[in-house]
Amino acid sequence: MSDKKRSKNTIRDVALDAGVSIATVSRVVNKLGTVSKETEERVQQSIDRMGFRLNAFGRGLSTSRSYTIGVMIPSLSNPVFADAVSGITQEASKAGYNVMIAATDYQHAAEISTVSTFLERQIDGMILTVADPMHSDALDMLEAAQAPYALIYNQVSKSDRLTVTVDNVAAGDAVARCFHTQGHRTMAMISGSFAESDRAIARRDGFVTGIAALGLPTPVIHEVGFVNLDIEPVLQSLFEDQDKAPTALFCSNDLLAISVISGLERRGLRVPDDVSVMGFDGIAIGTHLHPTLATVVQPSKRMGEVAAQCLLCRINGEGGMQSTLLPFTLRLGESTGRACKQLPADLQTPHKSVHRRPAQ
Amino acid sequence: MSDKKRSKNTIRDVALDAGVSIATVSRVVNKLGTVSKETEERVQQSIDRMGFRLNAFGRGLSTSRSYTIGVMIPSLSNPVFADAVSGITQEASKAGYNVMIAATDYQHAAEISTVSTFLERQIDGMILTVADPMHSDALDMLEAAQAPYALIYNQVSKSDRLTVTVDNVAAGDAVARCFHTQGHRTMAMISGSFAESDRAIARRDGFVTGIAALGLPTPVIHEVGFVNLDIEPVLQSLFEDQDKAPTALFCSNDLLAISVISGLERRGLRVPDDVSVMGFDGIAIGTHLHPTLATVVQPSKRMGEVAAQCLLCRINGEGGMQSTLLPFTLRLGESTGRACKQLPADLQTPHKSVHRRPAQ
DNA sequence: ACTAAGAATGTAAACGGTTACAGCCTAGAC
DNA sequence: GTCTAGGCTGTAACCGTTTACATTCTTAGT
Repeated sequence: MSDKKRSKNTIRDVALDAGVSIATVSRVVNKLGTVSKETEERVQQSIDRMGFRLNAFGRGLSTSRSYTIGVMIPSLSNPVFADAVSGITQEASKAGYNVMIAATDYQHAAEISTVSTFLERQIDGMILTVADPMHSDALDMLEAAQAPYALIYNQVSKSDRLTVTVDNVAAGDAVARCFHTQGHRTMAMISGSFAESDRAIARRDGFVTGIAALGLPTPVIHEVGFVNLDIEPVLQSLFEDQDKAPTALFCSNDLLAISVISGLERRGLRVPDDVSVMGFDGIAIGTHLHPTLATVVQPSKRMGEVAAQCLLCRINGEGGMQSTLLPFTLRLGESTGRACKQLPADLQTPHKSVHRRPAQ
Repeated sequence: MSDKKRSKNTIRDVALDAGVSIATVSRVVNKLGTVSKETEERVQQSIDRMGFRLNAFGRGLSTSRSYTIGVMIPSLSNPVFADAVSGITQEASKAGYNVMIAATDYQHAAEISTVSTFLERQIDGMILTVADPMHSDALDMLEAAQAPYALIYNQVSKSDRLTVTVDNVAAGDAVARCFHTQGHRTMAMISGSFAESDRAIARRDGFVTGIAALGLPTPVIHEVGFVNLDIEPVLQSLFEDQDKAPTALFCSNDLLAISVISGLERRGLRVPDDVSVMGFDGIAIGTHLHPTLATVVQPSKRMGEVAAQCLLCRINGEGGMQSTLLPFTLRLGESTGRACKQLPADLQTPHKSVHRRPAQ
């Protein structure tokens, strides 16, 4: 008991203790090859008594397998990513893999250094979300090192980079048509910085072309940073001219939408009576807000699971894994509603001139 | 370029390419020992050209350091833990460490197996939250292996196990007094399962003794599971007898509080007009809810940072690290308010008898 | 009784680094 | 010119596994 920790506890010590060779101990531990019943028992007893545990360094060195997958995401504070990671760790641990995690905080430079240290650590594969999957040094490095990987959330169009996500373009279009159905004619979008998020670009593209297809005027698009999202000036600019003000706002993610709703209320605008707001992601908390958050729901945890399964297949040399588009759903919530301002707005113009006439 | 990936890319290959010994390459890579300017340059060129990267297995095997810390938490889906992990990864990466993560999903058995594989992987230390820090096989194993660790969220009283948390007992007491100040006299608590959460126990203890100190009757305490929190029967039992129904509810965590508020509203009870609700954790989203969530705020990210710093000190053999109690704050929100039901309730009893008399 | 197959076990060479130690060389001190 | 200190570099042992191959021992088949 007392010398349990004193002994070095290597496979050699166990072998010595059990009176066998290290090869035999290895066979017992890995349940590989043939070992007689009695020997196995004796070795197992030594292992238990000494509290022996295989050293992953030694094992990794000879097998070149780490049973570790690296995960790189922009941030852990956004539940949408935390949920995906949750799905990943679950699937990984089922398969005997561990997960190493790193957040980039939306910093470009962090991507390359993270991938670099992950490779150094001999991860068997990676699941990641990058800023721009079409031009990514991080992915180039991964490919040069021939390390299997799977993207999540990233929208990859004309590239064979494997990704698991939803169709962000179609989702953007769906939002446009949803707003249209509700009677909205003047829409706008507030998005996280396009430089840090290709999926935001895809959502915008779908939204813009969807609106164009409906024969409506091009919407105003505003960008805000991911880290310190300063939406006040954006709202100021959107709503300073009441005639041109949108009646529907599409936000590129739920956290942003929540901040926007707060900002709108601070300005005395009611949601959805004055402005409808739709988010993106479908974070769980949205259903508990008042008004409940209308949003495009991505199956985040499922995305993590699927990506992990894909990656594990690739790691095990099983080919034929394809990029997957998981279905998104529109979750209608109280934050959107029929555009009631629209009709009065059409009538407001003559009204206003009436107001002006006396002043003339 | 084409054979960049073909070559084996070990320190030996670099040595060969640069015409030096492997020891010299090692010196260059680690910036250790003495190497002449010209040699260093030549070696560096080889390294760059070949895209060489040190193999962590080899290095780890000879140094017995992994520069990895393990993190084990109950769940990643609860922002309170995700925030702590965020603080941990941030501090760890500053110090050149990577983070391996695992969630137990509140399963006891997962604790021991996680710690076991982390030890096998030669983590330099661990940060974790366990169900019961006073009787934990996982912690015993960690100590037997002499692996440095730091607890977070866990409330350790009479033990020298190092933890970084808030004073949950004092917080529970603060909640009791806050409710009391607001005029509440009948309080209750809904808590996550005590078997999975020592901090829930501490919060309850503080709450119960606080209430006793105020000379009020012992509150009713209800437990719900962490995984599928079925609060309907709990609310049913709490509010079926309108006379004994509490006017203030303390929930052991924010996610639970949010569900409880939904449940109350579903039963036609208004928050805070009929019932005040206070949560625990201070997750960011709480301030955007309507009613905004009153809660005890823990500095989660900071807790992660402090725990990481503590752990790193321990890993580097610096002694004298003590358990730390970080300050909590009461964030008042719209989900609590003055108890207005109390007086009418006293008058309701005769009213009821009036109703009954005609029936007699 | 002889052989061959196959079960049980051991030997030793990788795997890719670090680092103690030794050796060489140069320059400055005497 | 000799001596010595110190800068620079190489040699080789070691870290803890896996695994191909060799060896020994049974046992069933003939």
